[in-house]
Amino acid sequence: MLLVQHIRENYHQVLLGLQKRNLPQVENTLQQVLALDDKRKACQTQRDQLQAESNAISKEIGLLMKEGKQAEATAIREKTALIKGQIKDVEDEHEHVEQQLKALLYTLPNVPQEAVPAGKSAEDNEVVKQEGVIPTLFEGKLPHWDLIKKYDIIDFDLGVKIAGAGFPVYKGKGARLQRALINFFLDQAQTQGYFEVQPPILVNEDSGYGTGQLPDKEGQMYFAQADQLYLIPTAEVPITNLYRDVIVNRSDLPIKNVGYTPCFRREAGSWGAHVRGLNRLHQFDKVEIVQITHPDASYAALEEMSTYVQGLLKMLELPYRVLRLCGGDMGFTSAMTYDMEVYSAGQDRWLEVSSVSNFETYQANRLKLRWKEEDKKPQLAHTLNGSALALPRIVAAILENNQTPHGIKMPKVLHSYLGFDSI
RNA sequence: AGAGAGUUGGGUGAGUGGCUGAAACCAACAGUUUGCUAAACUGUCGUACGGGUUAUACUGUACCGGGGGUUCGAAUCCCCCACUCUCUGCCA
Repeated sequence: MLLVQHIRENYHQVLLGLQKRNLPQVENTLQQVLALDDKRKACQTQRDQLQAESNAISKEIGLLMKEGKQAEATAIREKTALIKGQIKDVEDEHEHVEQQLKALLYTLPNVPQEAVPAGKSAEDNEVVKQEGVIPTLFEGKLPHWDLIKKYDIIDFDLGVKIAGAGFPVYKGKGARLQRALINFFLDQAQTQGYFEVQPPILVNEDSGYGTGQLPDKEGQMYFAQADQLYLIPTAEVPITNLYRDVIVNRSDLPIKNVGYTPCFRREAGSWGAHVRGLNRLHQFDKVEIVQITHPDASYAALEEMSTYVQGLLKMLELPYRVLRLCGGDMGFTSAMTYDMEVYSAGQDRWLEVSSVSNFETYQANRLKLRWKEEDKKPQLAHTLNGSALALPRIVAAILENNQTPHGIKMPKVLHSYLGFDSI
């Protein structure tokens, strides 16, 4: 959520930034926000004055009672009825205005950072970099959905029987590849100073609001009705929420966490011809890195995270490219996002395997996540996160790119984790 | 799941209707003393939103798990909810 104060003080920057997201009504909304905030302040000033008056009278009554001056106390008491009525009116108004303001602020996405290109869709994303060699495969190469059947390592039909479409069953070497990748990713993060956590994969409503999944993406999450808990769409939710309502010391920054969790997404209405096999699932595994930084350090951290993720892709010997997302394609809460895509040679297309974002203070404002230096006032921290990495499309690319007519070779870094070197 | 007891500031913990934003102790921070460390002593030591100021100072209101109620006045009384602990039951 954007800070009203920030909108006020940086009006033009905020306006221009938000316009990169193609929001036609945004100027109107910003004006309304400022107007409502003025109204809010006016109400509060009025309410505070009335309340102060009321408090003074109550105090006086107390003193009079103590001195045994019952009659005088009773006389003053009558004055309070009027003030009470006034307070109630102003308070109702105040609350109403605050709610309107909050509702409006929830509709405003984060302001894209300067370097973010304007644009409407994925077409307008900027290719920052491309690395690795796109393999030329033999005649008769297969997409991964055929490979997994051929080698019997992932079974979608069994998943349908147990749960439904989009819930694959990994078997034998397929299951071990999952486990190997998770361990490999966690071990690598550890070497870069990330602290490993294993969070709950069901979260409450407050957590959903904290990182911005609610109220925006309500329909994208599975919900356990009886206990009012959401299944997490990403480990970002529980891990970042560990720091909800926390004031950390400046010296504790940056905080770097890593965690593996399964992720659950309803993906309502997003199924089509190009999402076969592992390309889009309801349940998948992901290792997520999260950083909490000082505001001055967040863009350096974003680069560091991007470099780290690229390092993983290099070790896995996968050709990849890095995109800087345009305003129109970027997530609601992000100020800048890099997407990493690997080339999957069986389908001949790029697949998004990681998204690394800086949220600046947008999440921190909702989370009330702040840092403090010495005797100074607490200030909002910056939060960042990134997939490092999401498994299914990595698996798809490994299978497709390394296939031979006689088997599939596994990347060298995984051999010790797998206990085998090909499928 | 049933019964009972709880939830107060960074921590321990006092406080049963007004002078309590909240005792005391601990921790933390600053200073004095000290050859160094330690100890002792002194002081500071919550958050949010307003007003005010170039910025401080100063100042108003709210906050004692969350929400509602009673009252001129609530940490304190009443109701609802959440969570924690103990016992019983169940269980990987």
